[in-house]
Amino acid sequence: MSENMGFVKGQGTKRKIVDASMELFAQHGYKGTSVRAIASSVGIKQSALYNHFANKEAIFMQIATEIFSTPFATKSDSALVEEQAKRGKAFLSKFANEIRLLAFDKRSEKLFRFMMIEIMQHAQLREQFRARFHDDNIEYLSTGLFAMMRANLIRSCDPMVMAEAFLAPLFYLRFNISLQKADEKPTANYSKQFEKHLDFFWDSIKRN
Amino acid sequence: MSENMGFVKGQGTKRKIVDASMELFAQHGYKGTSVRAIASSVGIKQSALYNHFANKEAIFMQIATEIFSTPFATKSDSALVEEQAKRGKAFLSKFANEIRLLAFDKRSEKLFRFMMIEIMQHAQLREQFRARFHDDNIEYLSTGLFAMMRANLIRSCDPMVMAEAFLAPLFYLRFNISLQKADEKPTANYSKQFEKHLDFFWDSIKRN
DNA sequence: AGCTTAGATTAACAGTTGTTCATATATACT
DNA sequence: AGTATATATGAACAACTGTTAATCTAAGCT
Repeated sequence: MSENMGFVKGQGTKRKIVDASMELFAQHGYKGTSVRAIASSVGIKQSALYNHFANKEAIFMQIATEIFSTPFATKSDSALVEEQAKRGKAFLSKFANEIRLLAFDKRSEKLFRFMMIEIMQHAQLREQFRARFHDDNIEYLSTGLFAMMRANLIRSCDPMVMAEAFLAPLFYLRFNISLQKADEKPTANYSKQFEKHLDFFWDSIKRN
Repeated sequence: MSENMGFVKGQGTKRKIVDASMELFAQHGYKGTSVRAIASSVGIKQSALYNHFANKEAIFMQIATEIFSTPFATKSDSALVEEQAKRGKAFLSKFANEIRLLAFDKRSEKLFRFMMIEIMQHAQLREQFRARFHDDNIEYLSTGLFAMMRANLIRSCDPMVMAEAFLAPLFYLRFNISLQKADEKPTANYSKQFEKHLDFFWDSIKRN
């Protein structure tokens, strides 16, 4: 009588449905993907889907919650953030690197595409984006940057503005990488741009 | 026998179709908008649409080309750009202001939403985004920034990296404004953020 | 062995989709 | 007045949509 979380029975069909849907939604969007297409991608008939999900939208919801379950920034208490921020550039480097890794991770890339396609049409996706991506990251970064100011590592300035100036190019880079991948164009060069951004940004704020 | 551009006959039904489609596409996406919905929004029956457009996709194409027909950055010969760039911060201010105005322009906002929804699914939209938005703006900005470096107004650095660091937050701001508007949330505060970004960026690069 | 149950199938449903066609109307040109 | 042209309509189409119901299958438990 153990909690099965819905993912232990049979051959993990539920997991397969989510994966297949993610792939298809990221390629053709929610409206552009039929339940028949999902079913045939899994290798079952459409009606069998309804043993695992109440309806098509329930699959959407499942994926929508997964998008932000992998935190973009590792949430940690502000005391720890301030400690790490003392290392200056390395703190920012670690952050940029995490986003870079996500940009080149296959699963994360699919989720990002899915989000980009659907975010304008689903209020709860927008809410999650604001809370989990924007707000959390801006808070994390501005806390760190503020600590650096107090330690006199960087010049004094509104930490929120600074945080956005650091975050936005990372987001823009990730967006462009997704565009490139959608056309199966090479993305190798983008990896360097993360470093270039970091170097430029650090030169922009460091005390000299 | 004058060129009518397809927009003079009758009561301008073709124009109405494009406007209605733009509105609906920006709200529900291409797949989520039926030709019946477009027709009823215009005030005609579905079959009448086919007197003006070969099919639904032709409407899409019409709108897709309109997105980038309003140039984000005023294209001008590089000699003129260099002249204007001598004014330093004012050059960047003018650019940021143009994007700010577009972000708060109703029609432009619809086009932006439409683009965001569909860009991942349409190669020609991605191509136009890269060419008309990214490349053109980066070239414009980096040309100006390079001129500023030679005039010793700003510190020396890779102009492309600098240009991206200036452009990305503007794009990110515009994206967030669109998200806010989709939820009918206030966007007044965002106007100041354009200025804050400009001030921070100028402090980051100016010679002191 | 018998019972329960998760998960698959086949078939069908009612509604919507983009598109076509034959037809009507009204305007503009000769 | 008569003809051509542009634009509207109503009806129909085949294909596809999400969802449901009845039925079968195979594994797990007692």
